[in-house]
Amino acid sequence: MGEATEKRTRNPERTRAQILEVAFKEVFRHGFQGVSINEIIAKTDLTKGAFFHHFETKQALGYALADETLREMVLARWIRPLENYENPLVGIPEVLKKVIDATPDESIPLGCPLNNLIQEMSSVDPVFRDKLRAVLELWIEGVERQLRQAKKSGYLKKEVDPRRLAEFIVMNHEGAFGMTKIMRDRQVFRSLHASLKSYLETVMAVPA
Amino acid sequence: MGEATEKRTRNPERTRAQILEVAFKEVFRHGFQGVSINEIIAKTDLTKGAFFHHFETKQALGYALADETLREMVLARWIRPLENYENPLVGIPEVLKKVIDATPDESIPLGCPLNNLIQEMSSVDPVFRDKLRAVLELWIEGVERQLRQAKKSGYLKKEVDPRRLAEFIVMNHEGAFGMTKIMRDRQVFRSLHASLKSYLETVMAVPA
DNA sequence: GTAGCTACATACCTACTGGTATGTAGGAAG
DNA sequence: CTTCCTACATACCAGTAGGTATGTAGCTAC
Repeated sequence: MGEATEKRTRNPERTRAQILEVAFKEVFRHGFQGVSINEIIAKTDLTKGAFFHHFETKQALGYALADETLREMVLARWIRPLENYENPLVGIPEVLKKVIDATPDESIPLGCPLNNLIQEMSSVDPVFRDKLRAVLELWIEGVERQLRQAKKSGYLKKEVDPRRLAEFIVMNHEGAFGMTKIMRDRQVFRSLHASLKSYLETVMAVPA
Repeated sequence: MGEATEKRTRNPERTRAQILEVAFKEVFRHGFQGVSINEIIAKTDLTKGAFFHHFETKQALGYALADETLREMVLARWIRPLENYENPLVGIPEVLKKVIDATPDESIPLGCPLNNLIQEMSSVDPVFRDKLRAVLELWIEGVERQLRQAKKSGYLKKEVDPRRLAEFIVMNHEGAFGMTKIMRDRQVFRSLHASLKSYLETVMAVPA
């Protein structure tokens, strides 16, 4: 992708970020075990030397993807948008819908990057699993915090356990992506979204 | 695993079945892309010649696992047990609970074989994806049939769409396994099970 | 200017992968 | 008893994987 053999200026952080970005896309498409370092660097203007300068092993790349890329994605796509809603029980399905609508057609069959890696790697590499779990935990706790707040504000029924509901909601997100991935049909997504929404309505506090 | 070099008696179907059985376990542990044919045959008393006699390629093995092993598992674990219940809305969470309780501790972090393969392979190999989708469709349709019956029998609210609910239920099953897989905690399973159960109660018809 | 560390590029290596070529024993058919 | 196809076993191979050894240009400190 470099225009010519220009005088190569240095920028290690940018280089590392570029590797991570390309690697993320490739892993998203082929899975972690299915992608090769050669493929990744081929989609870069870098070489193997650069790769192994920034990442000790292939595993280390995967760990960085979890610790940095996926963590940031969860915050940007799910946690922070939720904070704009007064009532998270309204916000949750709405954010989900927005993410669905913002997902381009060609990404639908790719599923959710986090879920993909969880299903593929968590039984293969325990370190990888712990890092992915930390990301998932971040997500769950973010939702849980909102639900606690909702309870205080009187939007959520008092008998509902926020942690349990948060787990259920996140699981529904992952499950919806996983299901849509194989069915290759946006309609399935909408169907599952509608089901989740109707469920959330049953746990909303009835106004006195 | 052969006792000695006994006079090797022939049994092609048995040989094929043995390969599929071992392969299933290995794929369950390491993923499809993560498992090697060498590993599979090493856990057998067979050789590479036997493997490639029964399966043209590694892909063909994967396809057979979907078409035969996974298909049969869905029927045996989810569809057929459901038929023993008068009311599927009662049967579904009960069957799920039984499967959970019957799952040994060491299998918990391995997740659901079908879901694992779906997330790993459906964006990698379109043929594999179609075969896995067929299995999932079998599951969904099995649940849907029961729900239609339940509607006729007056167990299910009339305004509920059986197909949509079936998709939601199956997605919840896969999601629950996927979530428990990474959290490594049976309690998460029970939590998700309880949430599903409470949801199903909201769609049950109120007795007149 | 230059010493020296960092950020890469190039070439190379070993292990292992899926797959093949070929040989041979089992067993039903004639 | 032989024929012949099937069901394997054995040996081998080319490609590619992750990883390394080594060289060198950019940049900072002095």
